[in-house]
Amino acid sequence: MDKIYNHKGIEERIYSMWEKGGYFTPKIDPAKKPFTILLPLPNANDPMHMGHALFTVQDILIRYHRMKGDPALWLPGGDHAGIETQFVFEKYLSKQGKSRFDFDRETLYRMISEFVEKNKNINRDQMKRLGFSLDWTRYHYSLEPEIVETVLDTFRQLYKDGLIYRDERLVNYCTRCGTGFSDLEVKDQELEGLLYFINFPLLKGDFIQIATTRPETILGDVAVMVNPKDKRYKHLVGETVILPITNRKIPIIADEHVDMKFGTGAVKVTPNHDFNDFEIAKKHKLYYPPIIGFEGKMQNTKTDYDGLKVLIAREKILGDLKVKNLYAYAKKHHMVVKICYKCGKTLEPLPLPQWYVKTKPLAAPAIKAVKEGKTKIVPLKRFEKLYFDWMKNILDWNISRQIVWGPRLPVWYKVDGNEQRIWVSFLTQGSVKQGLVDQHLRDGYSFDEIVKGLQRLLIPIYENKNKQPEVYVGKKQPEDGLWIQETDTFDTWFLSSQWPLTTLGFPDSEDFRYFYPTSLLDTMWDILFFWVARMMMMGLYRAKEVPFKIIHLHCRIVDAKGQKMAKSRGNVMNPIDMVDKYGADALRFSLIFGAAPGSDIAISDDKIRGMRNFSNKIWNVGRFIKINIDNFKIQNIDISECGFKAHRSHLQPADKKILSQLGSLEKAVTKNIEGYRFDKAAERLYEFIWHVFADKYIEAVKERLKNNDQTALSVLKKVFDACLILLHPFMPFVTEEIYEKLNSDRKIPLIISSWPQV
RNA sequence: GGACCCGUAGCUCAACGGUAGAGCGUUCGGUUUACAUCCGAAAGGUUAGGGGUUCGAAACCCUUCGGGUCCACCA
Repeated sequence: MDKIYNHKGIEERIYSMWEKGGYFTPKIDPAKKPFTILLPLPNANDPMHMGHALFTVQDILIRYHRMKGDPALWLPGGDHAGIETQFVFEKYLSKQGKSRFDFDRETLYRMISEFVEKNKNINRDQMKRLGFSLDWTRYHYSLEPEIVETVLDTFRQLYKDGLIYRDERLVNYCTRCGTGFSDLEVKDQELEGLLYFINFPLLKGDFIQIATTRPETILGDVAVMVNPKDKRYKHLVGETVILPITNRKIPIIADEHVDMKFGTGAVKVTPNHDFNDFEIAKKHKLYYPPIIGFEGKMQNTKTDYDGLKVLIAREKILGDLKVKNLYAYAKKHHMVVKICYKCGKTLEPLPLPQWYVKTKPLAAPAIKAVKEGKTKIVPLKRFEKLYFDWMKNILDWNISRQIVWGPRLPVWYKVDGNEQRIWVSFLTQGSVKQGLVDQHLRDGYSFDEIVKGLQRLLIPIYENKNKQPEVYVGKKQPEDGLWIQETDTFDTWFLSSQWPLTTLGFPDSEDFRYFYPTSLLDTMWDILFFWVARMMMMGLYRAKEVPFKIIHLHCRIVDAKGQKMAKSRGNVMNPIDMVDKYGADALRFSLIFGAAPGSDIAISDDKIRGMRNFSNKIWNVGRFIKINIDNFKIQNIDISECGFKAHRSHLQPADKKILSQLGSLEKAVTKNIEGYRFDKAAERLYEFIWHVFADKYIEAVKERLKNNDQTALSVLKKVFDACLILLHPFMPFVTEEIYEKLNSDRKIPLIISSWPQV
């Protein structure tokens, strides 16, 4: 044995020994209760980050249960990660001077698919480097046909149950990414902006001054609004305003919604580009077409503003207002804009027909399940409160995304008779054609050509149901006449919300019957709403049973200064670099050690190095025992099994003491793992092995070993073996390696050795 | 605007009603062959401030200050 533990080479050899031995694959045994964890599926084409390394918690639980003899399944998978992946791919495309508009849907989809295939294994290999005992034979990818089929089936089921509907509402839309988002996916950005004060002329003469942060939307206004209690404006309600620039005449209306203290107390109303205004305009039945399009350019204004980008239009309009002497002044204004969580561009509220899931009926059972304790949230009660608050105030879920990377909604619209109601853009002979189907057909394109090159379709929602093209939701396109499939794809979370079902082979498979509901889900709290809450809803909806019994929320990893790791801060630490440098065991242990539940987990090079020193300490304790076994002058004693028993009567006080301390350690470690206090378990092990066993007991026993005291050697060996077992879930590599060296006669590797009975 | 969390050793955090601890860092002393990736020792805390409850408070309550998070709104 080397003087120093060198993890390189050893880790690889040990991992492949485990994998080849099939120890990660549990045997289904109806007589035993399984222990199951689903790996929160990482983005299949994303390399691992420190957050993923925290899945160590799951490995600890899995290894612990495996050693206890439970059929322990830790199920890995990869996510196609819709918008995330398409965004990465588009960046890659743009490096080659291309964009998504250069391809029809099918081609683009195929290209992204190949791109993901190429990168899929990176993440998998990295998980192995951490020593994760995942059952790779059960690996699933979120776009496997069987999985997608189940997901589509859920959609059809929801539709049948009246829990899916299509509606045209304002959606936060990213004009760069070309898609709308659900409310959850929107990020806020604070900035110092300007509040502009503008005079709107009144038809009867004089003017009313309004305040706005978005002067360009004047082009789409339908009213000026004041508070009915506002004495300053009471006499103006009902009057007519001549909208600057376009000279359109709009009314002054009164609504409680207006805050009299803000700005001038008079607000312009732009129905299609502001969430409140949208509601107000609906209430007052005021209509004007959207003046900003999906490319972020002005439209429908019938002025030379059409075609200008929003910010350019804003500058131009301010100039024009100044010329007309209607611009009063601007003042600094602290404001918050909504930005795309992916690319950071300011989102544009735009009216868009989208598919929604009615969430209230799904949330009710999910609330009940947690209330009744069918699913428990640990470690902190406060997350339970967060869960209830969100579930109770849940909004309907927009599941439409205008991207290609994901399964399309299994929805078809009838084309016959609706040629003038369906707008499509499609690619043909290298150029994009946009317009109504009717127009394309008259331009001489065949319907097949349109479908083949289809990029996107848009069908408004008509108040008059007779005008609405017939919708078909089913397994495949109806055979009578011409139909066109919805171009929207599913929100990624719609797929991942069903992961516990799909990955286990719902609706019917041996795995599903045996492993569902899973034992525990471990994840960070930031996706509690995105993912965990939705898995609860979908699991209960489809399987009538909760998807997991425990939700274990771990915390954020921060750097040594307590700062969040971010590329922009330059403090991102790559877990694989740390594994290379200090070993997987060291990294794993440093993520657990000192990581109290509910507080951030601070990690630094220094800390990992400290834990590497611990793995080396263990190595050297093993080395010391091995040297003594090899040099032992009394031959023919069986150290591995009987040595200890044979000499029980010869135990000295020091031996008895260490054995009793070991007993307490076994109890404490077991109790702390069961109570999800991995930090405490790790600290006890560290303290015992290093400062009790090594520093005290070994030092005390050295003289006896020189005198060939069998009892001393037996106790030494016994205590250390027990330590290796207890430590194995935390530091699997070094413990397995030493165990093998000390027990070369044994057939059973440490990974499946028995956990002590306590 | 609503809710929540955290202020304890230089740093990161424990202790959750009963003598304030650990890791890392710092200082001093050690090459007695398992380990210098080591061993031994030391320094370092009116537990953010104030008030209250209690025989006893870092812990429970009130309050001030400081740091952070989530949700809603933001014309």
